Amino acid sequence: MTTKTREASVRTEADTATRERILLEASRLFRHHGYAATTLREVADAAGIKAGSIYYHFESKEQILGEVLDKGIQAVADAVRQRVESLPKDATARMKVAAAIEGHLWGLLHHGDFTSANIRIYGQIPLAAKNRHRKVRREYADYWDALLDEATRRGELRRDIGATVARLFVIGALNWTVEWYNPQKGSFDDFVKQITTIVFDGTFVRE
Amino acid sequence: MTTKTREASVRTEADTATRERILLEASRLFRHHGYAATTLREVADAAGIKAGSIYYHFESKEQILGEVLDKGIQAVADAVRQRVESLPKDATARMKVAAAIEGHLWGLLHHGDFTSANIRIYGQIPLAAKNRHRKVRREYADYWDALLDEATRRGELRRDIGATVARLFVIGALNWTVEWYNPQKGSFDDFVKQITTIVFDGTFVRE
DNA sequence: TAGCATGTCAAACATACGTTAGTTAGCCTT
DNA sequence: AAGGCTAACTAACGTATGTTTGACATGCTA
Repeated sequence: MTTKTREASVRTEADTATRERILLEASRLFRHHGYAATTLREVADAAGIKAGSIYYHFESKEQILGEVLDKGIQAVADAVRQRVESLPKDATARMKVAAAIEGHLWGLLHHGDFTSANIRIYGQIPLAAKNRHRKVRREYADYWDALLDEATRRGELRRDIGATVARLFVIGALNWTVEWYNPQKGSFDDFVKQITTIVFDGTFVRE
Repeated sequence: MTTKTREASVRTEADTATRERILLEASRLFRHHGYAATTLREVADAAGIKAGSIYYHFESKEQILGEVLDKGIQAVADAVRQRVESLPKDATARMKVAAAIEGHLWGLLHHGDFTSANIRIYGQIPLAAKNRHRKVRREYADYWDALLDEATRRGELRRDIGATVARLFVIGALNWTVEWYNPQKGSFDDFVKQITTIVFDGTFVRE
């Protein structure tokens, strides 16, 4: 099992530029056509090179998939952590969750191809790729769990719904916004405000 | 453009049985591996026949896809309409939406392979298949729009969130439950109750 | 200026795919 | 008993895919 491409030690500008280009176009194609339906010739075409040249930058199609998946999670996780950590220490759980929602949506929608590809194709990729990626997902889920557990302990979360159901439902709902959010219809800030309201207080007027 | 399989006029028991079997296994494989990654040889294997025999029942792989997609929507739409229509005429909008949520979740989770396949792969299928399927989707979306419009007119829906955002967010959230709902952890009725509470009143205690 | 690493290319390989064609075993009707 | 329909089979076809190989420019280094 030897590395067939050159060592990852030195990386020139042209190298990384093309590499990033491949990842970008691959994520876009994975998102819209799925992993299996996307051919390396299509990726190469979109990146302005020939199919064989991809193998100078990556070992296999699956390695590209792996990096695309990781980037998708990372973009979101970074944005969330950054916003939550910049909050004052005595912030309420509600404030923390609000910051997390804003960060999640921001990361999600500003790296649409990577995040949407991740969400859409994760359930369909080869098992090997899934196993490799599972850990990154688990860590992000744990972060939210901790956030919601704190809310529960402080009595801010409703007690008639389970914390797990709440987390899965809310994150699922947030994730899916990348499939329909249209930045041309209203500002991002306004969008976040509406979503946050729904998550916290629901869609109906209190009876 | 002639029909290559036999006319759809007479259909024996063995015929329809195998046909249904093919659709069932195809939906399961589409759900878990995607449309492009699923081969007709896999579908045939799972259905207990040989690949070539599929062409006695279907004209092409894409026709199978079309029927799988339609079944996914139909299962949900039927359940929703049935529950909403069996409500008394003076039902509040909240009662109607609650019935719709229950129906949506029921149809979704009781035909998991068809509905999940639909949700997961719709964004990735060939354009021709997408165009053919679009109408069925639109009709179901219109049904929800009407329901939520009524809620808005009656003043039951919060006025600080848009009706379109509410519909897209809620339906997206409901749809995604099929990816994580575990019937072994609590009853379906209990699950529906929690989800409905979140949708109506949110996840946090009112300040 | 000679030599070497870099990034890309064209061409080929083996494999796997959707689909087609021709055949056949069992059953119902006559 | 014969004929025809049904539902499956086997075998093949053409095409497309991921990947490999060896050659070729370009620019940096000695």
